[in-house]
Amino acid sequence: MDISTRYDASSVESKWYLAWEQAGLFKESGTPGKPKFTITIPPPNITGSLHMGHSLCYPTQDLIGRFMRMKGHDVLIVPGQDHAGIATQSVVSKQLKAQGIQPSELGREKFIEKTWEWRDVSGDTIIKQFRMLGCAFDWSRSRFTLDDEYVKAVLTVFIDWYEKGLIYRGKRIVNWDPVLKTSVSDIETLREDIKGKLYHVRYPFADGSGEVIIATTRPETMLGDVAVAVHPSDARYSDKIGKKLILPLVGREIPLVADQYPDPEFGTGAVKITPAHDPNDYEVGMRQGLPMPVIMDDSAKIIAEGPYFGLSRTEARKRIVADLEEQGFMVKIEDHNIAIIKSDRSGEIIEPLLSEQWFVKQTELAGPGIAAVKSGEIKFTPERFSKVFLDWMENIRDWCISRQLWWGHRIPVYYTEDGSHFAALSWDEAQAKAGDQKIVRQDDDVLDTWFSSGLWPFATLGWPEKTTDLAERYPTSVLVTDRNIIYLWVARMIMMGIDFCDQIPFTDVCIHATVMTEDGKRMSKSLGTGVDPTEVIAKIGADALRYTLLSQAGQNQEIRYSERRTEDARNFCNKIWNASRFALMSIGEEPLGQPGELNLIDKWIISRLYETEKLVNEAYGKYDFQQACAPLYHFFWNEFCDWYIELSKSRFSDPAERNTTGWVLLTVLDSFLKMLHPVMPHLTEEIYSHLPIAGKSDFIMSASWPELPESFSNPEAESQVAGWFEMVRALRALRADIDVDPKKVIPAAYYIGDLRGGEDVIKSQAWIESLVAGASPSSQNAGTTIEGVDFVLPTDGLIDIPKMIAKLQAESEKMAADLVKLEARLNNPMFVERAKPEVIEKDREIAADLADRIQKNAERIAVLSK
RNA sequence: GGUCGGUUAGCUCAGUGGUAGAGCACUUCGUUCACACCGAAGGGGUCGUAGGUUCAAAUCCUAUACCGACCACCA
Repeated sequence: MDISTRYDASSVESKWYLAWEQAGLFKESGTPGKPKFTITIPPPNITGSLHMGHSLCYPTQDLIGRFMRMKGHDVLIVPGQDHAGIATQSVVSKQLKAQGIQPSELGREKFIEKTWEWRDVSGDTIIKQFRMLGCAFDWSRSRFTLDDEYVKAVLTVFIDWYEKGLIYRGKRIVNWDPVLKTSVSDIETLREDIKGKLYHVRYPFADGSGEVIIATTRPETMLGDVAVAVHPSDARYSDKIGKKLILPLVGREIPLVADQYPDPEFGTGAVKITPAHDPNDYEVGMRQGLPMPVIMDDSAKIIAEGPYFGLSRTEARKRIVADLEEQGFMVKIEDHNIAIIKSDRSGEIIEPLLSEQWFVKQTELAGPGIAAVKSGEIKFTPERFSKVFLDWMENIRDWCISRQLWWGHRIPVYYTEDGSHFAALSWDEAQAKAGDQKIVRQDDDVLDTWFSSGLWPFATLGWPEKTTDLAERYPTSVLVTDRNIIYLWVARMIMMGIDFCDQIPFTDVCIHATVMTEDGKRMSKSLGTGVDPTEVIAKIGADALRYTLLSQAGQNQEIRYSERRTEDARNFCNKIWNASRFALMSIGEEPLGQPGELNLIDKWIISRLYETEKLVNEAYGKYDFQQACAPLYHFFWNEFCDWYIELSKSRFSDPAERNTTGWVLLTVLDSFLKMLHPVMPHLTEEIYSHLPIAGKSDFIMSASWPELPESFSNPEAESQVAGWFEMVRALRALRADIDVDPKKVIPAAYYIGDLRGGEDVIKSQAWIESLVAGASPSSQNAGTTIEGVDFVLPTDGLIDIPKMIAKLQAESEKMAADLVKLEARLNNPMFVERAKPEVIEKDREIAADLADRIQKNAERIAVLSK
């Protein structure tokens, strides 16, 4: 083993990653009889590069996989990538434009060619970066959502739903992104409140009998107005319904109609109706049978004939407002908070636009998914997310799946001359379905990216073929992801999985926390608040980064990343490294023989190991990694290093103790490394490779989880040794009180009481030459009482008496206050009557101890004051 | 407007009914003998606020304030 006192992650990590891969450990073992454990990872976008969120998400899956592998499962983690329609198309478009090439001039086929080229060159950067994190995924099975087999799965799903009537074509108001020039689904949009204006505009009656004042936040849409609506119960307008109004600036006549939609309380109670550019107005338009003129093109420029033709939305608004004011139609303009909808991808304000799109009916697909979560067949962790899921599923709306893009799965619908259409795997198949009618074109749109990623758990296992993988590994075990895509992805996988495989796609959904900056902001490249994980790995290693994030991941919804925390993780790695160096240097390279009789310290650490394993095992099992890391850290640093190793030092020079001490040290280290391995795979593998244990596994990665016998548990040893340590701590504190340097050996300490077999431990750990029973011969002493034992250190006149007295008095005051509280409770008859007997007993013991120590302190003060 | 989180030591966070915990920071001390990315000792909190339940509340209930996330068609 390297003799460096600093753990050097960089040389260790890549070495072991390659060794594991060469040994085939990332692949399923295929061992008959082993239970299968399967994860299909959330496929990152080909445009992605590693960020802190990934550094939590993918190591989480790796951790679970490594844990389950050690627990005897046949683990398979299938990686892959998502073609990410909108994201990729915009990245490639930008690059082409930078080269002076207009995508529109390039044409569809050339553009797709270019995109594939780009994907081949730089599209799998992120997958390579997952390797740096130590992720044990089976790269030979990596899938891409545009692979031939995957495409077939996507088209098969589409055709099936199309033929069942679950997919339909319809003119609806969709969220139109005027920059990307495509529709996006509701969940791909963001809502934002901004300060806007509310414009009050007069619409005169055609017959000159007055006017109606409407309020609008978007005056430019008046070019598409087809009516003004009022509530039927609104007395202000009841006698005027059906009359015609003149649309200002345009001059067109539009009716005043009655509809349930307007709220009489808001504004004037009259609403202008623009069915093609507002979802609510569209509903009114449908109910009232109104025309629905579209007044903007795909880039949100005005296409209505007239003076505003060709203007952008914002330009048109300015001009229309000015014209309305100039011509006296504007009544007033008020400040008003308005909710706008932005495109998640481009950040552009969405234009609600009436257009022809493909939709999937959702209600009947949602039912079985809701049932699966309600019955507990699918379990969310943390549990609270099942409510989030159910709320959305129970109010689900139809899903717009067509996107006006080139990069993606082209919708497999083929049209004949007369406009009838057929869904088919190919043009030829469509022609066959069409019979005598001639197929003339394929639909131009592609499918929403989430339509294809919704098939991920089963399409990656070979569906629609009836593969062995599918039979053995579906449903998969756990899905680990971010809460942001519960609707976009998790819900879709559940619905699609149940519909096409008749079974849920996974039994567990583990929603991990979001990694934020140190001050709680979103990590974002564009804001410059992101931290590049590859740089952190270069500095402190993947294991330390994994520990940094995983040790903070539990039920919380947020993790704040800070460099300071990475130092803790690095220090922990270093501590493990050095403690292991000590163990190996002390034990030597040859495997040890059978241990002799274990002493109480041995039994204590082994019992602590046993308790730690129980906690860690349980915490991993419920995806609470914080709860696993804390006991691992505490056990290793504060129990194993601070006490066991310190106590082992003298034992290694004693031939009678050497073998047993070494055996215990190795047993504990071996189990500890295995328990830590899922979090820190490389460091644990490196140290494990040096452990002189006969017949150990080739790799810690393929070793079994430590199954510790119940005989390791020893509460008596634990409490007895804990008592010794209390005495040591009290003596050390006493030494500090009289200003004796740490570790400088004091010749003698005197005691009255029962040391309970702890003499040797106390002497060596409190750095005292000899412990003498009885009173101190010296006249000047410092004393303390702990665990019922009075300890006295002779001070030979070196003591600062006033300081010592002050110290004792402060201590006594604190104890007296505690005692008062305790006695008040013990004197309360209700407490004595109703509290659990063990609680009362414990309180009595503490009270007696306090009283004793206060008494002893008083005596000491009296002596010192003389 | 609705739902769900959070509010505990200077900072970041554990802690689901029985005398408040960790890491870091801070103070004092310590250089051969695994580790200064270390060791020893110490200071520091009326657990957001107000009520309630209970012998006993950081912990359970109710209300409220602030922070955050998500959902929601008011022109």
